[in-house]
Amino acid sequence: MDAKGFEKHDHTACIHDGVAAAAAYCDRHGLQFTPQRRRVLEILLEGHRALGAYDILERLRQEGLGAQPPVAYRALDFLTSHGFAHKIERLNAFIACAHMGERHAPAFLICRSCSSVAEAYADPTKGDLGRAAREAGFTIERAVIEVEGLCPNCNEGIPA
Amino acid sequence: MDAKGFEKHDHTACIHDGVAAAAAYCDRHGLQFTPQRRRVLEILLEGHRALGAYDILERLRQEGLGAQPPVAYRALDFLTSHGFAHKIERLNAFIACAHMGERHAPAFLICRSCSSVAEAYADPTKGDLGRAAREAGFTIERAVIEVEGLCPNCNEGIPA
DNA sequence: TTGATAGTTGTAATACTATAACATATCAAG
DNA sequence: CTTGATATGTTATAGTATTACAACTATCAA
Repeated sequence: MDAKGFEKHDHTACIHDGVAAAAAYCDRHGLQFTPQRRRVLEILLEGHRALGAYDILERLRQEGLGAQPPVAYRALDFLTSHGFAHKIERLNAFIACAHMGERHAPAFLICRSCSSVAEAYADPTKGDLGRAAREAGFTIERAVIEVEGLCPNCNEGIPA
Repeated sequence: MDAKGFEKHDHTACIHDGVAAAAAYCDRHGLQFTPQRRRVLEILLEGHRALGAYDILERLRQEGLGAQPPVAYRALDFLTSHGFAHKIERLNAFIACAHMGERHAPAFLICRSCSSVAEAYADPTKGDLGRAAREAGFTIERAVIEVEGLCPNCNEGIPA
């Protein structure tokens, strides 16, 4: 399993590919990938970290793309509901999807030191959690899985 | 694994035992289990569901135990920091701990239909997530694991 | 081309969640 | 009984999110 976000990588490609994948998906599904929505996705893709809705709104404001909270929240709703971005509940903040297009049940690794966030994959229906849910007769529809700790870059010298 | 919260049970005992366990713990550790704190825990223990800080504040207000937000937040901080209650990030709400006193990494099963919440256990260092974290070199310190879906009571007739 | 419809954007107002800061009171230990 | 730590009361404010409604744009069928 690859937890994208901490390793060095070609981040320009990261942005470009992310936008392209979203654009292609919208095209295929008759969704409107409007300038506002595209721009919000680009802003989120700039870093592997979560941004608050008001951080994004501030950027949009500077660029003349919107001034009121609903502008940011609507774009974020669109992006999250189609899987182009995710909300990090722990942070009340949003992050671009790192596995655009793939079906996935995301899990997030949040560094408490540098605030970077990596997206991993964890099937909630497996393991202890899945077993507990089955035993309880609970049907899982959605999972929020967010762990906090230290990323490899902030971890140096501290043995596991 | 027992996911407390959905099954029928002696709920009076639930409240009594919860308060007693917290009181005993505070006693052993020199913590002040003040009337406010006790009352907030009792309110949370009334149901296996999450309450917002302002719901709790409203109750305190009615009972003359406090009127301003910090009153509720302070009590909740106390309860959560000692493991007597947990915050459900997905709901921005709080719930009494269902496994008082036991060391645990809680996971929550949230019913989207009736809003009841069961507390289960899931070790985040195991399974896919633990493997992803290890491979990434990430040190897990804390986990937010909250699944949403349908509880057994809201699930009837719908096969798994 | 027109008109109907669904979807998108602009904006004001408001609701909900949470914390900072500081004064006062109470508790626990020497 | 004094001291230092902890807890409470209160005002103000910061941060997060939604409602409501008006105006605009895209799409598509007639």
